Amino acid sequence: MIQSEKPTIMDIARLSGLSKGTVDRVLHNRGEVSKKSYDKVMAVIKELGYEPNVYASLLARGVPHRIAILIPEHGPESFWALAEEGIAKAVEKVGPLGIVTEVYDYNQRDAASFRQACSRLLESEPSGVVVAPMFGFDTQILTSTLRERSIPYVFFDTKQDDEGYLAYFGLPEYKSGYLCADQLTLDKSAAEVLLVRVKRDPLRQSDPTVIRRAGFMDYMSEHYPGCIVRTLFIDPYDPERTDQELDEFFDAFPGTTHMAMFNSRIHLIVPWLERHPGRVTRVVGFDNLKPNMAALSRGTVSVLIAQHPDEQVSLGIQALSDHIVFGKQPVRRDNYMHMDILTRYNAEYY
Amino acid sequence: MIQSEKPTIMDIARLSGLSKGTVDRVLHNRGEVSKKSYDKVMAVIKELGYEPNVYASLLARGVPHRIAILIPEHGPESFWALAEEGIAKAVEKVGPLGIVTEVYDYNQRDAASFRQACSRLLESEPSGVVVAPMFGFDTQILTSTLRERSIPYVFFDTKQDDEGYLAYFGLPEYKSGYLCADQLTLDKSAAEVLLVRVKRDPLRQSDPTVIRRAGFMDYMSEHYPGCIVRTLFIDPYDPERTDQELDEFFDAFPGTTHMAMFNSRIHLIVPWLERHPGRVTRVVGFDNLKPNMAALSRGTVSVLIAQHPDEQVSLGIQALSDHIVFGKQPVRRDNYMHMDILTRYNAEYY
DNA sequence: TTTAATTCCGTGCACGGTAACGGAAAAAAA
DNA sequence: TTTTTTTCCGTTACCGTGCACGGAATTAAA
Repeated sequence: MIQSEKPTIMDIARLSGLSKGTVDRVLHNRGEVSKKSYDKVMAVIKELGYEPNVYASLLARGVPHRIAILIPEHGPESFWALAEEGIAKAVEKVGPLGIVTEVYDYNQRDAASFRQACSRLLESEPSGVVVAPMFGFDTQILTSTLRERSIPYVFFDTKQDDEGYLAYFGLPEYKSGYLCADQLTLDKSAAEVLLVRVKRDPLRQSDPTVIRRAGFMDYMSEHYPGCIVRTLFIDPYDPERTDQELDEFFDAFPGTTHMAMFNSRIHLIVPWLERHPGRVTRVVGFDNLKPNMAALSRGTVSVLIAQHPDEQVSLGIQALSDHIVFGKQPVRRDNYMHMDILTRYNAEYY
Repeated sequence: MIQSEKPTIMDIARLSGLSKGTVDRVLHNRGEVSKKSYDKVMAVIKELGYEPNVYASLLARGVPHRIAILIPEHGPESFWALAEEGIAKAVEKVGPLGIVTEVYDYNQRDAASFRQACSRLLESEPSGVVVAPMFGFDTQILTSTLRERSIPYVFFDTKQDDEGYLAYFGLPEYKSGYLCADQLTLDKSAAEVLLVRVKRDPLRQSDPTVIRRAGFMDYMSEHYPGCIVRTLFIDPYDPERTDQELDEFFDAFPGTTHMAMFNSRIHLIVPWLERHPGRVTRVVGFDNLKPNMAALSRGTVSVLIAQHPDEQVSLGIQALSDHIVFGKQPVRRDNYMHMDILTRYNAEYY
């Protein structure tokens, strides 16, 4: 045996006076076992501290475990693309364990397509599921089905109020806003601040940045009550319009020296910033998308706060895999991940 | 089989007109095979793209792989204690793969004890080794032996000039000093800076902070050429003396407002700092030791740059394990890890 | 050419679990 | 009580490799 003296199912069988077939049935509780035998076996298992041999199990099982992942469709340079990198990373880790992943994607602005993805996912009967819940209500339908079939699932990015998830991996949203404000005002000279926000599709059910904004505003009123904070909305699909609106804004409020955005789209305003060098002294954004990182290394953006969606999914998949393969329960259910402060001097190592 | 249609040694045996016993001998080239058969088998292996089934292999092998780790003895709240946490973390990951770890420790200031640890390690005939090279020369003796026996080894923390290591995990030292200076001067008000250094045992062969200091100084002369940087040496084992020297220093140079240390011992000067609140406006140190983190959350320390020795060992062990168990080559040989900027607002998530 | 020594190779069991199969035992129906 | 059904359990054939053992084939020695 792998570890010198680990008990095997044969040991359990012997000690409980039954056969290994019965022990196996108990271990996978697939019925056809009398209560008496069940209890007996369980007692012996506990007494011996039995742990199954993963190798033998996987070898005998033959068919790989499938983990299904539910994320929105997306372009190549987006938050979700980062997440996809995390999937690849995780696959490398758990692939050798005989685990395969399948991505189900849906249109971010279309609840129907989300539902469709859900039903495709359920049909495939995966061993586990990773979800970034976008549509709250429909997600609950999904998860309740998963619970019925006792398929474990983990959330990342956004958490759902739900009693059945195996684990959650995400950012402490409020704190991230707080941190953002701290980083923005580090040079102690902030008097007029501009927050740039993105016009949202009214259909979308949740805006993950709302709590983040609250944290930001709280920091500001605690530390810089005199500072003026203004907001400008831009259309992510219309760069020219964006430029124009920024021009108008800065005509109206030329004293603005600090800017922040709460989502991953800071790169949208980078062109304007670089056409008006020195106009803004400090810029803080979120997420290490490539264009953001480029702007950071050029000095256009002062700080990026990275939430590493890649790590979130990756850890999610690994937690799921550990649960499925080794029967491990995650150490923590809610995992608030670190927020990394990226500057031009440490960014290249992320 | 795990992946549906992978060839097995039986397939190879059949196609080469030999038996699995012979194929096995070829695979582990332990002789007793005619050249003709050997070539035939190799050809078939290549043709089919055969990859051994690790599960079956490990299962049949029976005896666990041992990874030996070589680090200095240490107290509970130290850099190396963090590393030890990383070992524990890694064990959790690779333990289920039938891998056990063994720590060999030695006296940090005694090359003889290092050599002794090395020979104990070699006697145990591990499948792989993780080293933080302290004594350059003696480390080379160790690694050359390991190469002879073709035992893979990885470095962490410090790298050795050596052609045989499997991987290295550590910090970009120069950049970390650069970053340190940047973080220290973020408030743009640094005019007189104090660097606190620890008196070193002259026996020690390497000072890992020397490159870090170079990065720091370069940043300062590039960005704040007018800023005065002074150095004070303290004795880590004599806190009263330390206090006194700090007192004297600040009597002599009362204009000093910024302080930094390049090793993990910033906690040594925290008591003094807290007895003189407001005296110093910005303090930067390294490493997330508990006392450092506590000082950070109290605001005594402004920024900690975390190099996460725990992650370094952990990744090292995992890379080794992947190599031993799955025959994987690491993606990168030299892995420069991220330097995390910890402030009181994001520290609790590390 | 016979015998002894080598070299080479096939067979078979073990590793720890999985799951299909079929039959014994117990419970329900007749 | 006999028959049928249901519940429960043991047996067995794998999964893909590792390795010991013994025998066949080849070569060297007699």
